Amino acid sequence: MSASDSAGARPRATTLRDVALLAGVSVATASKALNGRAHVHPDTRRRVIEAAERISFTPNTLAQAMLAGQTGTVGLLTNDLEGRFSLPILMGAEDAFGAGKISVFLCDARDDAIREEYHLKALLGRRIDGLIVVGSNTDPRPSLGRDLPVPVVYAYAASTDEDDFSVVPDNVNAGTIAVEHLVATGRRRIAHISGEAHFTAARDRATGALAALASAGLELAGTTVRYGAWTEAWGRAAARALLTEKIELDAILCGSDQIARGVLDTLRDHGVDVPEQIAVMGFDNWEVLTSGARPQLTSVDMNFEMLGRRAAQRMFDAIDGRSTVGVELMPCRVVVRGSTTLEH
Amino acid sequence: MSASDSAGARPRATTLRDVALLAGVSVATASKALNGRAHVHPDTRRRVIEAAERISFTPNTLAQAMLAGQTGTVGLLTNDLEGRFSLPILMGAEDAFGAGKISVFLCDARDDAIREEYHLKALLGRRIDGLIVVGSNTDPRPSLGRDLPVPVVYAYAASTDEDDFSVVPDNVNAGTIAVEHLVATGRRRIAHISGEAHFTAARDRATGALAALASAGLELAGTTVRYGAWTEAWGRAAARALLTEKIELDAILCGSDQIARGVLDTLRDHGVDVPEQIAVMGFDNWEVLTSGARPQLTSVDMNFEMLGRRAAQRMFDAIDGRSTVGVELMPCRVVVRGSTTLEH
DNA sequence: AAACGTGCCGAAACCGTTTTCTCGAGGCTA
DNA sequence: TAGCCTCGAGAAAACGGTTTCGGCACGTTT
Repeated sequence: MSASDSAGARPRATTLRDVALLAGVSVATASKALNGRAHVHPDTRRRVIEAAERISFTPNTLAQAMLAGQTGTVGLLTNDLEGRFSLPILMGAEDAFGAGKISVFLCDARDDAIREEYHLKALLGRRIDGLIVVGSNTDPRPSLGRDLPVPVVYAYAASTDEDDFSVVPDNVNAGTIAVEHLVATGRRRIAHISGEAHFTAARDRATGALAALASAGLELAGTTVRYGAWTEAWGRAAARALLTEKIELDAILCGSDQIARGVLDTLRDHGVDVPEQIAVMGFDNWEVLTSGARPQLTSVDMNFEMLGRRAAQRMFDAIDGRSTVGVELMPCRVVVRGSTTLEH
Repeated sequence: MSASDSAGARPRATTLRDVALLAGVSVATASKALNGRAHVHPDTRRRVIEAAERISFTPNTLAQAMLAGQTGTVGLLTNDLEGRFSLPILMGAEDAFGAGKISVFLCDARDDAIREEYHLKALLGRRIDGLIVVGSNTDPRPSLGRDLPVPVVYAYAASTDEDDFSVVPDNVNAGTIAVEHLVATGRRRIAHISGEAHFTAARDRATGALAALASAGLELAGTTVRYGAWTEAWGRAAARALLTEKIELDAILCGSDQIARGVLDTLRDHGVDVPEQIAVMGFDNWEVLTSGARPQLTSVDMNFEMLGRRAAQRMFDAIDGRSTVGVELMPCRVVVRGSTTLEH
């Protein structure tokens, strides 16, 4: 790196006045010419457009926003430190808004209420048109309040206030379709190892799984759901326990991909074939975990991008005055890989 | 979810005029009172402040920005789809800017030049004060151009234009400190399994590793660097090859944590003790991979947050007219865990 | 030739804030 | 009492656009 200043004269951003001057017209005419308004002579319009291109004029969105009362920006207030949820949601939102028509302010509150308050203030000062709040996990989180000047959509984690609007993954459904997939591949003795019991996501997935088992006339193998931690280590330990208890099994449904990786390791250590003897399945479809597994891991995808698109749509509706209250559940989908079927 | 509209009367954002009216003063006085300017009677100031709080007045940052010519916003143009790099960099930048004083527009160009151009236009229209560009990998990327109206800092991936300013992880140094750590724990026969050879990161890390070996008077075990893919599967295959070739080893340095996970799996399958017989080490310090490994994986952390802070500092300097050109290399650090030493 | 319509352009107001300038009231001194 | 200073407050301009409105120069009709 060679240090030096003297970069000096950075070109100032050009204004409509510059364009008008160059084209020899008034700013009013320049504005109309560039925006395709009527009552401008074709020759004049051409001159203005050429002038604008020559000095690479970019209209000041701030000035436009002040007139319109709309800024074309939305806030994305996240508490997800790793971007596991917020980045896909951002992408979904960008897609829904229609590329470039809307820009997104991303703020990371790091699960700290003070920081959240601070960022909220900054966002409101910048007159965002709407706000998407992403939680750090699926447990309901406190509302930002009812009388904010912009519509708020809570994504991934619902608001505790029923009069807010939230869109979250349907974890009950996720548990159900997971079991349905296992049953469809011929499994009958299914155990469930999950994460920390105080997480709503863990309990909801278990609820859905148990319901699906009941519908199929089956019972949970290993008697109860084995709650523990969201870690590979817990997956290994819990799988060891299942094996030493000599519980008859042909499938293990795991509360997360990490747990599933641990389970796979233990099964391999004990010489159990996957998926021939026991099928293994996770939740989250975290690519770095699923694709490296032996065999590759079947998992339930939480559809974060779809969640983001939906949140964005709902925000648009709310901006247009069509708001909704309550919690909307988004369906999940099973991504089948080699850990549950030989065909992959 | 209960659908309904009628949310109706969302409170309009309040303006300084509202405050002034309520306090019975002019907007000029209200402004001075709230901003701590002189020539305002203490009683008047108090009245204004109370009025502002009562209607929870938040100044319109856009209007302030138009006057000041500075928006207090920066753009973060990323091509990193998973947020592995951009999120920590965002956090580092937020820290460096001093909480809340600056807001960040995050745009994801998804490695698409068209989309990048589009977002750039949108950001410039919003009159950002500066721009940080994050690449999708450490290979140099094309410049956005020299005559932009704002300072640009390239982070993670350098610009190909030497007159731009870039701040990137020092991968050569990363390779060096990795080998130094292995040597310090008594290893002498070190092999290196890495990712795709056409990645600068892979070659740089190898360069640093070989240099450190030479300094220690050692040679690479297994003759050459084994390039392949950034996957666990490649790690497993390459490790199998090393074992079947019966190469004498006491450490394997892996080009990424994913490769290292694969290597660990193969060693375990073959009954090789880690770290007693062979130490294993990765790069990236990706927590989800390192903490679940058996044993937990020693890895080189790329210091993304520090990279972000540095990029932000440099942008500040450039905004203030003190700009720099060239590529600045940021040091990395070894995070020691159980895969290289028994003490962890 | 007067009345009228039409096409094109510019002046001015507006958005919300900050800053500069002006002005009046009151207290003080000579 | 005249002159001066200070303090407090408001009017106005500015930022960069968009939109409304008025006006000018034509050409057409009676």
